[in-house]
Amino acid sequence: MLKEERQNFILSEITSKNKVYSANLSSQLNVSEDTIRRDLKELAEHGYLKKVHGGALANPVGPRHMKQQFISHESERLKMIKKCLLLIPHGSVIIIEGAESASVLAHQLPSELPITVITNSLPVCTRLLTAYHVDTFFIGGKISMKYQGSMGTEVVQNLTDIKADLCFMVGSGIHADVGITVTDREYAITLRAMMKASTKTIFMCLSKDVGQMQPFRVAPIDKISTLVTELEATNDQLISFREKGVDVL
Amino acid sequence: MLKEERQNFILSEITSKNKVYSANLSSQLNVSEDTIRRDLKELAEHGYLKKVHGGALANPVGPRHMKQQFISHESERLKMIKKCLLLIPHGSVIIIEGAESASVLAHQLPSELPITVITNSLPVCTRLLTAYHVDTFFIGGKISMKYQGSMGTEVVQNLTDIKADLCFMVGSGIHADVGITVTDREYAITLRAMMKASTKTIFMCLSKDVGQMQPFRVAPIDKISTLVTELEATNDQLISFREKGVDVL
DNA sequence: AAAAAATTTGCGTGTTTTTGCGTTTTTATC
DNA sequence: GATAAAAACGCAAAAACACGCAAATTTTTT
Repeated sequence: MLKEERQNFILSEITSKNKVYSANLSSQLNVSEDTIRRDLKELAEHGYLKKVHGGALANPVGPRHMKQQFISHESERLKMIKKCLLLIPHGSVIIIEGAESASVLAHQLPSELPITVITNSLPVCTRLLTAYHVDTFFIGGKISMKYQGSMGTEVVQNLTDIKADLCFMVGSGIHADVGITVTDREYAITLRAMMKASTKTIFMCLSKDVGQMQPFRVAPIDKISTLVTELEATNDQLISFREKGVDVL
Repeated sequence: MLKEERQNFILSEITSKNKVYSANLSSQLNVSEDTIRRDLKELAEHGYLKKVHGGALANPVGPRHMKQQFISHESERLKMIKKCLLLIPHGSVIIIEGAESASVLAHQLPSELPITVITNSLPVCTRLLTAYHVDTFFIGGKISMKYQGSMGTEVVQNLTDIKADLCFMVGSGIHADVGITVTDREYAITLRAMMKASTKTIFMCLSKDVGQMQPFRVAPIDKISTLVTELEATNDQLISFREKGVDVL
């Protein structure tokens, strides 16, 4: 039996019974408990279930509220996000923006780190519902289906009363000369307001999007404090950003 | 039985009965009282309940995050909600509040009915993400784990700029003399602001909660336009409300 | 098709978590 | 203050877990 088959079986058990025991799975699937534990660990890291002593439980904020969507480039994103986590000081106030990577980031926040998270992203907010060490604020406004979060003038308005330490942004377009660009005017305006509302901006971007340009500009490159990708900081692709004075991680 | 499961059971007991006895739990769950005590201690440390001599009490404030995954009384809720759907005019602006019933309501909204929904509930908002005929606004503010939505002063503030046609509220306490009551002060304030922001208020309530009283009052009974339960409107349990001039459906 | 590389798996070892029990201390009630 | 119930404490056994390593398996390359 293939690893993926096995994990699918576990997931189906979880959805139907809401819980699984490592010992049961081990005998049902004819593999050692170690293997089961490793499976559960893996599935838990991706947010498909909650691992507990002795087995696993259905994720309280899982499919019921948020349809579990496939996250592309998951391993690259994870690599990128691990670097971001180190940038968050104890007790800080951070803005988290975006859907896919952002919700992974929210999920990976270390559980001993008390912080305040401000977000306009529904996936992020939902993920943080069970994080009792995090104070979560949602920035109200018109909900955009595309971005799965609030967007537009109300958001910009509400942001004027906020001053955060860090702003984590996920983008599909960053270029050393042009700066940060996105596909949507309203989105650009919202992001700009977020940058303004925080002391530092950390821009996350998968290497496939580095060097890309989109029609609407959010900000020039010098407004970014740090650029984080899944690549090594020394990678050739990132030299031009480093030269512009951006911290590259 | 997993430790986590056990604690979830305790939490559900606490939410429904407002108190638990260690001795009872011990026999119900077939574990020693020591284990129960340790569970209660742990849950109390996270603020889910208040430990007292002999057992534990519900914590009026504090997280008490919704670990329960199942929507209880699903068929009754559906019955109640079907009646509510008929009250929504084409093109209207409605406020939807609450977690369990509210998200079911959001899900059941007929797909040919273009409306604007204003909500502070994450489950509602997430459900509406895929509803193309609905304009969704989320009222920003501090996110409460317990209610799975925003709550508090920011919400009240943001509501002052809003005027909706209908407000759908789901409550656990309605009494013909006392009015609408809830278990939490902040929740009460938020609900009051919502009522104020809309022309009519429709109160949804399962029959098990009719006649119940909670510590914090939201509004007297005459502020309610319509009361909807899963019962027939002619049911004896509802006479007193009808006499007070409330539309009962 | 064979070889090499990478991944996955099972097992031994030591560690941590969980649980129940006896003992002592604290608490509520009369 | 006496008394009984409940709680706290320490301890020990069992179960679950983490880690490293080598064997087995799968995937990729030649």
